[in-house]
Amino acid sequence: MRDLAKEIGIQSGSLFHHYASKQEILRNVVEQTILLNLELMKLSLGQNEGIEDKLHALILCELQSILVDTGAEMAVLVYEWRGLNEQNQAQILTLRDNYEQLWLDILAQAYAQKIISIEPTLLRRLLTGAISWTINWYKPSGDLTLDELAQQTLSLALKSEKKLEI
Amino acid sequence: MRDLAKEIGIQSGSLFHHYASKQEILRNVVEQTILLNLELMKLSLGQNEGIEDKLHALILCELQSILVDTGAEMAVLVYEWRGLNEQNQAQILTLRDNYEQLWLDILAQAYAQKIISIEPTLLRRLLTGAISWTINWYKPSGDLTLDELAQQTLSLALKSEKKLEI
Amino acid sequence: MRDLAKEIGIQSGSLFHHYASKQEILRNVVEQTILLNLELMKLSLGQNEGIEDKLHALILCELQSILVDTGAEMAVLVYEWRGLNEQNQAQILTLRDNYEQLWLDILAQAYAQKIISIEPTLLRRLLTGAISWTINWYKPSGDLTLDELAQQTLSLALKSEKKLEI
Amino acid sequence: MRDLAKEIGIQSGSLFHHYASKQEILRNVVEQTILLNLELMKLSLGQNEGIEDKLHALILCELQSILVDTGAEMAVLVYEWRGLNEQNQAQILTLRDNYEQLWLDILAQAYAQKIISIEPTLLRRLLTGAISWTINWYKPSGDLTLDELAQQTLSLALKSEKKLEI
DNA sequence: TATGAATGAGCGTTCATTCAT
DNA sequence: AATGAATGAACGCTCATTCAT
Repeated sequence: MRDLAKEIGIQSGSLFHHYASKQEILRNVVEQTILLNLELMKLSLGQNEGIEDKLHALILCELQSILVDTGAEMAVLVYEWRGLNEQNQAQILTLRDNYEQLWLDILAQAYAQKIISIEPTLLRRLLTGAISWTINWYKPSGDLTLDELAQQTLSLALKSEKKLEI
Repeated sequence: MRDLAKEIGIQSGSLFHHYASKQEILRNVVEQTILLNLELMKLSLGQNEGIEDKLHALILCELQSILVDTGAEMAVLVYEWRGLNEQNQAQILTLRDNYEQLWLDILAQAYAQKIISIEPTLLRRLLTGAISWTINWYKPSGDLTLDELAQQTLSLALKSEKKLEI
Repeated sequence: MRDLAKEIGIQSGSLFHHYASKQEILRNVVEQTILLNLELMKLSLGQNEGIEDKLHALILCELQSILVDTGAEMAVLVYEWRGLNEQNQAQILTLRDNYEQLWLDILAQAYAQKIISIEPTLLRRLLTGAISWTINWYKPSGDLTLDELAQQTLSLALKSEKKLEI
Repeated sequence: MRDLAKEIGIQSGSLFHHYASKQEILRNVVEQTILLNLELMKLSLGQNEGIEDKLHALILCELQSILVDTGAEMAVLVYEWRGLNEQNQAQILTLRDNYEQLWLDILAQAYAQKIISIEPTLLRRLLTGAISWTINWYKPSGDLTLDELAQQTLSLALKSEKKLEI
């Protein structure tokens, strides 16, 4: 809290005029981050047509939010989640469900079209892990571009008919 | 430290008779856990012949260590890693490298045989994320058995020739 | 720290709102004490003319600061000196040098005038010991007044021509 | 206690078979040190004839015990004195008195012979401070030999008839 | 709105001491 | 005589939080 206050340029005690507790700040960060990424994803989905492209868009979006745009906030979301008490977690649940539903809808369509072969809920969980873990190793300065990373992550999920044809 | 001591049934000060610091305890947990899992994996690799089976064995082993055997310790390994200072991290690095090399060797062979199509280092990273994330959602009491989970995770990694043949 | 806080009437944690560490408190005590005594000495030197009188003034001043005015603080200065780390000791060094220079200047003049016969640096060291040790035995309630003590201590330092004349 | 035990080569707990407490060790160190120095002083006094020479011997002896022979123990004696409780201090008192009496006897004779002009008890106290303080500044590797230091310290105490004659 | 002094529980750690073996 | 595990009070310090101003 003191570090946060210093960064803003106020005293730590003053933070409590705006937020009742550290938990509330945390909850707000998580809320705002989910809301922002929800909008970004909807936008990106609207700009892509095919299911495969939409899936690629989701993956790229989530990678960008973790590795570029809102990395720090996403780290909070991914790792400080436990720090929230039940009540605060509940308050976020609806938002989180909306966000996850976006994924599950696309994955369900892909599953129906046999583009993917793993049950959507499970696949989403596996992808969540693969994507969120990138925060621990991905270096933007390295050889792998974000788009290539998204492409490779997508290829994990997909059946590989197309590739075999090549 | 006080909670840990209480769980053991001694006073917090007594812990320091056995370990010089919290860091040393942490380092020992990590070390022992890696060593144990290294042995379990070698054993399991020895009991499987084909590369695909070996890969399945690795995945199952890591899932078991996270979700069953040494879950708490693995959580320390995955999430408390940052808590170790440079010196202690260095002491563990060799062990960790040995462990990862086991994965990379198998993945390299699979890549050479075109069983997988993602470059081994990258694939390992994606799998690390997918597997370690299970700690956040997998419930042993649910429908999905550990072996099924391993099978599905394996299918992520594999090209899908076989499935196409069916 | 807890005792100190209790004496002030606050909680021990509150001390750290005013000072970053125990060392900083220690350093401040030492600094303020030296500064105060420096001023007191300059004042006293200004009120005395002859070298012998000035020397007497210095001795009396130092005795007063140890035995009356700032006894506790001087005890810190004399005995807790080792508790300060290098950096903090360095911060005080200049002040301390100023203080000692006052002594050495007077002693150098006395030496030049052959009022004293021991080399000033050494004599100062011997006097420092003799004076600071008084904290271990002097009782204000006893027969010896502070002024008499100063007089006797002065007589240690002086050649004794005058006394011989008597 | 742990450091002390380590130096001896036993466990810290084992120290308590030989001494009931840290205080007792401290008391023994002080006792033995006083006894040793008492003997050394008696010996040295026996080897010198005139009062002035005897006084010089006492000063040299005490300087040697502080700066050379039993420096560490003397540091304990000088500075850890406060660490002893009343009971332990009382147990040492007789020894300490014997030691001090040696000084006071010589000083009394010197006072009677008008070799010194400060009352013995007070002079002893001033000398105690001057001598014990040397532990904070004297470097054996420097220009000043121990004998010269003793000579200069002696000259503090003495009236300076002789010097005037020169 | 903001300050800044204060709280009080908690942290990792130290240390003289005890005691069963 | 010695071990080594354990104690328990104390240490300097941190930190989310409160509150009078």
